[in-house]
Amino acid sequence: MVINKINLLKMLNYYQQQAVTIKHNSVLILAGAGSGKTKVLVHRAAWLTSKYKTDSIVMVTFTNKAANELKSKVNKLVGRQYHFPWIGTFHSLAYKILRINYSVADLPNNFQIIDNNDQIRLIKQIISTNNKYLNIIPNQAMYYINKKKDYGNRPNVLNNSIMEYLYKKYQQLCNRNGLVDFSELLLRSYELLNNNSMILSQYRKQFTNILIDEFQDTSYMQYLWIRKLITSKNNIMVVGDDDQSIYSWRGAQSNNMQIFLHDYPHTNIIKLEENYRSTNNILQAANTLIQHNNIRLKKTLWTKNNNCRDEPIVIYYALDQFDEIKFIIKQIKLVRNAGISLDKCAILYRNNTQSRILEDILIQNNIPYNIYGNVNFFNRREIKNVLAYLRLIHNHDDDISYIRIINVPNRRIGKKTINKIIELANTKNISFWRASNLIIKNNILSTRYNNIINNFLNLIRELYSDVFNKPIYLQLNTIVMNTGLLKMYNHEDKIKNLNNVDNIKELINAAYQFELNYNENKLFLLQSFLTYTNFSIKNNNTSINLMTIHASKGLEFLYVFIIGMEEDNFPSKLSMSINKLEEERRLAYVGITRAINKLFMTYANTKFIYGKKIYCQPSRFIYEISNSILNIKRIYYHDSSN
DNA sequence: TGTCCGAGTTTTTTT
DNA sequence: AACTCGGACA
Repeated sequence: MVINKINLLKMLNYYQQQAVTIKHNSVLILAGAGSGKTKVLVHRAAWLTSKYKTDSIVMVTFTNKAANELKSKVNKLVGRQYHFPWIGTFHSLAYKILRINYSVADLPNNFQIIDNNDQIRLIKQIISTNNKYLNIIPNQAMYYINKKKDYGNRPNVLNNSIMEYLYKKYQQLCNRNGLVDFSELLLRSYELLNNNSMILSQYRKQFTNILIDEFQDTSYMQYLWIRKLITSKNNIMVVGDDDQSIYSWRGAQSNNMQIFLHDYPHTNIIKLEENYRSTNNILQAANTLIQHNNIRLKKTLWTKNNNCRDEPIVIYYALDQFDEIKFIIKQIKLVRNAGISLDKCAILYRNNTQSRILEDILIQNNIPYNIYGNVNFFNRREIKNVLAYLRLIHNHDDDISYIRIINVPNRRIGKKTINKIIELANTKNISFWRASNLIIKNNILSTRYNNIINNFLNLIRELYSDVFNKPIYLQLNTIVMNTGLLKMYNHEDKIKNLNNVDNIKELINAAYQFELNYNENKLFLLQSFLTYTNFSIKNNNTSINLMTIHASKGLEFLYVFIIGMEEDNFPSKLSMSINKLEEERRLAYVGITRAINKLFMTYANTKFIYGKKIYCQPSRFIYEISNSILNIKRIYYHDSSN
């Protein structure tokens, strides 16, 4: 493979070059925000490509967005002809390993990933069919199950607690239906490697180079997973920054960095502290803020970029949420008039609910936006319904999909009938699909309901034989036509002025695009598409970016607006213990260090929570920053005409 | 037996 | 504001 090694190193500083070219087989890189960490990873991958095959390079990042960005940047360096199948998130790589070894992992070949919502649905079902679970809150049960899995624990047969029993039941159900939740992906692929020495040694041999990004945010199970793959013969490089550890709430343990050094004492450490991203003002703000934290490996970001004409950091004290957003719109228009593309700007917030008003006012002002997160395109009800049909026709035993669409569109099948199906499925330990077939066969229901259910089963079977070998977009097309979904949503759109149908059209379009760009094993096409809908986010590149600060990690923007700088919102009122408060502060640090040129922070004096107007105090983080010698411009609400 | 309406509730962050 | 759940009604 022909890579020009000299050119590759030209744009890097001494430490970055070290990191890219190092031959030592165990390396820890302590990389501050904006210190060119992504650049190092990208160049390292390109560097390795001159010596190793691309399918021997494993690169793990935290989000799919980051993984895609990494892939496309590496491809820019080494050329489009290379594919890096093992660049991805822990979950997507674990999925891939399970996909390939599904039968050894004891999974059906059409196993499907379920998200948290599906998990809750499943748990609710279990709870509702047995009154010994009466007092269990579904959310807590999910939390319990995921935590167990995250620490590698299968249901304990000796433990008779009600939660443990529910866990057992839940796992049985998942196994029966070929469903795998996020935690299960990691645990099961770990067990696969742990229990099968042949498979393990094959991957150990194949993966000559393992690189882990955002190492401070790895969990117990993820670290176990990594350690399984490390041998004395392959190269491991981990990259992290303890000041950016913001996922402890989902099991991340930033002390994995210390544990790693303990487990691999011969590790070489490289520090990257020079910041290439932000102006001096922005860095100072970040540094002064993070100094209020006690638990940290102290490190200070610095830059040669010492321009005295740096833009000041702007703090705007708004009257209310509307005023807050209007101010931002005004700034965005100024930026746009200066000829800067909106995709170089981002509006960041602490939690997803804050995006609602933002969206309304952006639409009013004709400003296009991309939104990331919970309100995910693939999470919309109409999209999930269409996809549930797609899943069900390819995996009849998928109970989640079955229950989701059995009465969509309305077939006059209600709770009573559904409960009969569930009960039979539970007593016989078979899927809902099989149970319904049994019900038809034995004429258990009245003729009327027998017919209704039978028609539904036939519909699914016919759909399968109509579409099974067609392109996905055509499958979707047939589904929405033949099930009556399209008709139903057309009607609903007219009455309630919604755009379900538009979204469905976009889904079909997305499927078309996906298939066009798909360049891996055709056998996995459908599964990959369904996985993509579970993992992925839509995106469009001339729009301003809206996302939570969590989602912004690893990204950078010329202009950054952080909204909702109020006590109880940021820091969240649920984070008032010392440890949690420090994590909130690190989150603020992450938000601030996303900015390249200019940073805005806004505070609203009043806002609506649960439909009630409340008064807010400015976030303590504002004061913690402004106590220094920073160049800050404070603007108080003064203009009521606009 | 299914549907609809109104009362009651509200975990922040993600794969 | 937006969701879920339970009970009255058709």
